[in-house]
This record gives sequence, C-alpha cells and structure tokens, in this order.
Amino acid sequence: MQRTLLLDLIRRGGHVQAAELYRQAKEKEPRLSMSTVYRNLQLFVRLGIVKEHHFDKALSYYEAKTKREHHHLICLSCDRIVDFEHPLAEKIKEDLGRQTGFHIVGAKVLVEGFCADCFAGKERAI
Amino acid sequence: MQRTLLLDLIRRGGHVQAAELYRQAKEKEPRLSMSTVYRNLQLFVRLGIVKEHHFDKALSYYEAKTKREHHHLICLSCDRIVDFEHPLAEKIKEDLGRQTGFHIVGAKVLVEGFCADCFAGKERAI
DNA sequence: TTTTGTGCAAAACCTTTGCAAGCTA
DNA sequence: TAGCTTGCAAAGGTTTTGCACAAAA
Repeated sequence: MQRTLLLDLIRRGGHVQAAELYRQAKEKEPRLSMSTVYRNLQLFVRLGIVKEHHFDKALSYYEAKTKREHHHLICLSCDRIVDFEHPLAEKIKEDLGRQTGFHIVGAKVLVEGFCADCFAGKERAI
Repeated sequence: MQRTLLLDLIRRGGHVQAAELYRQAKEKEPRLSMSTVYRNLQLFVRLGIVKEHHFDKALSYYEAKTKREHHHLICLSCDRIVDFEHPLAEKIKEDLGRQTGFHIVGAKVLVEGFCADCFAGKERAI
C-alpha cells in the first residue's frame, strides 16, 4: 500500500515537500502517482497525524506530528529546518489572548537566518 | 500610473492579497491587468517598501513596511489579521542565535485563534 | 529615440478532482 | 459484490513571462 510507505517516509523525513516525498516514494513504488501523494497527505492532515506548514512560502511542507509543540528555524540559503522549543512562545499566546479577546488556538514561530555553513559561505562571497 | 495607485492601496489596506488588491485597484483603473499587479508587487518587495507574508497558507499577502517589527494574530474563521508587538519575540531570536550558531535575520510569529465575534458564533453553532 | 510601464495571452507551478480500473474484504 | 485505493488526465488557482504597444523622458 502506497499510503503506509508515504507515512513512513514522512516520519523519517523531517519536513518534506510533496514533490520530494513523491521522489523518495517513487524509488520504492515506481507506479506511484502524484495524486496519491496529495490525496494521502490530505488524509493524514485530516486525521491529525501529519502537520502542514508553509514556512512563509507558497509551498507546503509536511511533518509527522510530534508529542511536544515546537517551532522552526529555517536557513534562508539552504532551506535547512531546525526544530526548537521555547517556553516564551506559550507566554506570547497567553498575553495575546488576554489583550485581544481572541480565543487562541496555537502559535507558529518561524525564525529565519543563515546556518553556520551558509553564513561562512556568504561571508566569503561578499 | 497604476503603480502609485497600487502602493497607495497597500498602504491603506493592511494585509492584502493580490486578487483583492486587483479588485480594489480595478475600480479606479478599469484597464488594469493582473500582471501589472504582480509585477509591481515584486518591485515593491524588491525595493523593501512592502513585505510579503504567507500566514501559513499558500497565498501571498502584502503589507506596507512599518517602522517597528511586529507580528500577526489571525482569525481562523474570518481571516481578520491583527498586528501586535511583543518583546519576547526578540528574546527568542537572541536565545536561538546563541544555541544554534545560526546568524538570525528575523522572526515571524503567527498566532492563530478565533476572534471574539467568530468565537461567539462558533459557540452558538455547536 | 531610448527607456519605462502596461495589457494580453500563454505558460509555469502546485494542488485538486473526475473517472475508470484495480485491489481488498 | 461492495468499498477502498490508485493512476491518469484534466482542471483549478495563483503567479510569472514574452511580446507588442503605449507613455514618458
């Protein structure tokens, strides 16, 4: 079944785009089609076992749901994504709920920068 | 000139999508085309006078650049967007830079929830 | 005249959907 | 048989691009 393969790959993969997931899965299941990838991604998200992110791009990234809420640090040069937890994110949510009257559901913190490798390369390039 | 009209509308508009900006601008300039909208949006972003956001969707939103860095609270029901500033966002950036070796450029905090109006409606709907 | 801005149509890109075929129970 | 799951092709929505024309410098 394609579905279990796809979920396995997401669980191994970290934060993966549909096209990359398709590429990986197609190595094992050459008859796989893109619609199967998207249909199963929709299903996983609906079931709550996979989270969809956008990381401030038009593209969608998919990540297996983890026990603990976490946020993301992305390298603007190589797109490497690092997960992190930070207690202050919770504090921001509380403060905002109080100040705005919103019923807060969640927060996504996206920190952007250059990883050490890319930053070294970047300095040389200047 | 279409360009100045577009920039004016963005400055008035808050956080606007390309399609909505097109709709608004077309009222005043009926011959306006979508390519002009996108081309000028690209230009504004390249010049740094407009910021592009995605708010965890595939769509792009455009916002005139403000003096102070701020973040966004979005209503998951009506898409209303509220700007906010929070000192802790700065703290998170500092901590992460130290812990990860990344050269941090910025952070985008997106808080999601239901505004008071929608939450009231939501409760009734249950 | 040279440069810049624009409209139109087509293309590109990512994602969704209809339908028929295949698989599983 | 009935119900999932899939592949294929087509369509959808957003954004970009080529080209020719118009406007401005």
